[in-house]
Amino acid sequence: MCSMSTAPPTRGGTFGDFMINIADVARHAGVSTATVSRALSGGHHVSPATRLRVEASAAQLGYVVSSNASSLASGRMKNIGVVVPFLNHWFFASVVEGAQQALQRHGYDLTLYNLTGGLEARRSVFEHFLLRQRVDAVIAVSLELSENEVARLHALDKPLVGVGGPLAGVRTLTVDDLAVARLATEHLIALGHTRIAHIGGDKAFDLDFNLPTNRRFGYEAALAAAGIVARRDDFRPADFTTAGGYQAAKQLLGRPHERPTAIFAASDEMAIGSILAARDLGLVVPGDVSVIGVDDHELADFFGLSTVAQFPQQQGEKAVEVLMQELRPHPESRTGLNINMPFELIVRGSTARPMV
Amino acid sequence: MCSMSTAPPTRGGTFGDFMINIADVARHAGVSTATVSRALSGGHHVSPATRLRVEASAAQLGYVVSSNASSLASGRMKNIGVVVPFLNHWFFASVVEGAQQALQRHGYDLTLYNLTGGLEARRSVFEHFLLRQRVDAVIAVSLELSENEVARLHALDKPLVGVGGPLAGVRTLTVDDLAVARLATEHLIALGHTRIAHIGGDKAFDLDFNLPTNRRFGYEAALAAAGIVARRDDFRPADFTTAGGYQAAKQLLGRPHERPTAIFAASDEMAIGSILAARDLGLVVPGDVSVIGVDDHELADFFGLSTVAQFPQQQGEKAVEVLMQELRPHPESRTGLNINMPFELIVRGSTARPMV
DNA sequence: TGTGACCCTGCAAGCGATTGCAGAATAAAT
DNA sequence: ATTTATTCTGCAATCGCTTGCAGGGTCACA
Repeated sequence: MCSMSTAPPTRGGTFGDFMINIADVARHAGVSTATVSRALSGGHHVSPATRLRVEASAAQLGYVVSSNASSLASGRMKNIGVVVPFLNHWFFASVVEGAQQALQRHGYDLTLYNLTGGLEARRSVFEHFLLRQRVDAVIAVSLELSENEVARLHALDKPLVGVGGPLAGVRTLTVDDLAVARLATEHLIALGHTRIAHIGGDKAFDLDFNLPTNRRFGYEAALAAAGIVARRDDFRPADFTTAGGYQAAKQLLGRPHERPTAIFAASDEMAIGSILAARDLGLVVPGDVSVIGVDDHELADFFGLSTVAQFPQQQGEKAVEVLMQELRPHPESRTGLNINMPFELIVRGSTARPMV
Repeated sequence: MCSMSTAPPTRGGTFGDFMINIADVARHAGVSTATVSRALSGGHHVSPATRLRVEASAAQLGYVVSSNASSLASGRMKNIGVVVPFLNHWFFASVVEGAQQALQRHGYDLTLYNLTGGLEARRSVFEHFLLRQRVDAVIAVSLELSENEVARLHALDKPLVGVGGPLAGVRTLTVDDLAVARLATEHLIALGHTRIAHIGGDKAFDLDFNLPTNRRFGYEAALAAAGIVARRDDFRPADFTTAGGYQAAKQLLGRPHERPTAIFAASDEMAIGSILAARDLGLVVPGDVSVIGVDDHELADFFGLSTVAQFPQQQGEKAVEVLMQELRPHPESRTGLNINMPFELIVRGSTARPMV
């Protein structure tokens, strides 16, 4: 039933090592291992009858191809690496989840690399883990890669796609942050607001790429286009957390007569913080102040928060599709370097016309 | 510099396949591949001088062991599989993050399996992905496994540890949910509360294992021990979301004179929902009603929520430690089947003595 | 100087697949 | 019926590394 090799010194695995291998299946089906291999992978160049027989044998024996042996021989790993800065955050977790599901559909595994562990960990990922020939391609999520790191990845000569970018010389999926911010701001303007504050980040706060800056620019562009002069003190930098948004909003709304009638927060978490701050100040949302965010965070619905949704899960899926495209022997219609991802205004109850 | 094999038909990898292999290093260092292998893995049975030379060569050539070849030959994958029901949730993401970091320290990769994709996806994970000989061990996070699934995992003859359990016949890390609930409830009792409501789940709501039920029992046990009779209508089932907690609390607190003075919510998200519900009803926390949760969610601090913390990240790390223990050639001090994980009462501002 | 005991190192046989090449079998064409 | 084109299938080399075994050195002790 199992391997009946000429009993060489047994190695590998633990003692009760009864793993079915391709030779067992071949024997069982009465064909060569070559045929088994072909039958089980695509079935080309194998007669239907044989293929069926092999498949039956494999199923009966509960045989599953050893990915190591297969990879070693073929050079295909059926595995892709996903690198994220943190996992413990709604956005990243969603991207990974989306990628994971898409990969699973394609029969690929997902190996996760998490950079939370600090610089040392980061280095080891790029100088060691990713070079182990374990992945066919890499998805880098919201990562600012140093030149050195990009070089290393390119040296792998493996497809690489970024989510959130752009990343110099790397195919990247991005939402147009500038447009997102403009859309949110324009929504407020369309409602009649003219005194619109912004909670976000600027250069100094640029976490990944220029996301905060871009959103700020979008906000400013929308105001400018509407002929509204942005006041300097209607912008507050914050750290993209609920608490940060809360504090910033407290400041913005704390000045009774100087108060903006609307706040555009660069993330839903900050927007939620703003809503809570408004309440604590005795203000009504959207009566006294409208609030809009970005993300469509899971709590957005609960808080009735208007927002510009981006779809992280879908971004993960799309990244996988792009990679699958490139992994195919003859990449057909390669997409351009930068792929724009959709976003969408979702109006809930937190925005309304300003009171006159 | 690179492989100078007798130019057989080139296969595997893409064209520019300039991967340094062990033979290159051996040549460069003037030793055999066997010695390179030994020098690079532990360095036992190799003279210090040789080892240094080999290490230098490897570094100079930028050589990294091919994990496939290594795994195939040794039977060790240096990779472990982590199976989670969702990723898109604070708790799971934290466990995975903890595990990932610990694994990285041990030089292991983490392959993620996510069961979000429904039954079909779940089946394929257990009947295909995990059997590919790609992992040395499996960590199952908060999974209720069917007998069939446990059987399959055991058939792998690979270490398996669960996080959140218990899981029949599987070494599992668990927090004692009953004790957690009792601790939270006792805190309220110690403050002088006698009318303590509970938002959680019961049998019908049992998501994973009996977590909701156990927490409910803990609550009841604490009340009973204090000689307090639990009122039937002081318990509200909810779905462990903020919105669910909000609604449940609205009901509990909506009855002016029948109102409990404290709420123990089985999760921080529900506790936060409760706090928001209380505010919406014009009640002050903790003045009118104390609220305590479980988890120490990232927002707990922001809301000043008292809670019983569990440490998911630490749970992930611990799971890895346990596995590493078992993967060692001679498992030394095996831990028992069930390993209790720590939890801790964190008192913030949401709990106080009841008003008299 | 002889002689185990030990320590290093190399040889070569795997690990379990994939795949180019060529021969066998079958079908199509003349 | 013979040749040619087409499928199928098997042989055997290979992927890159690990490791049991044995040979060669070195060293200490007698």
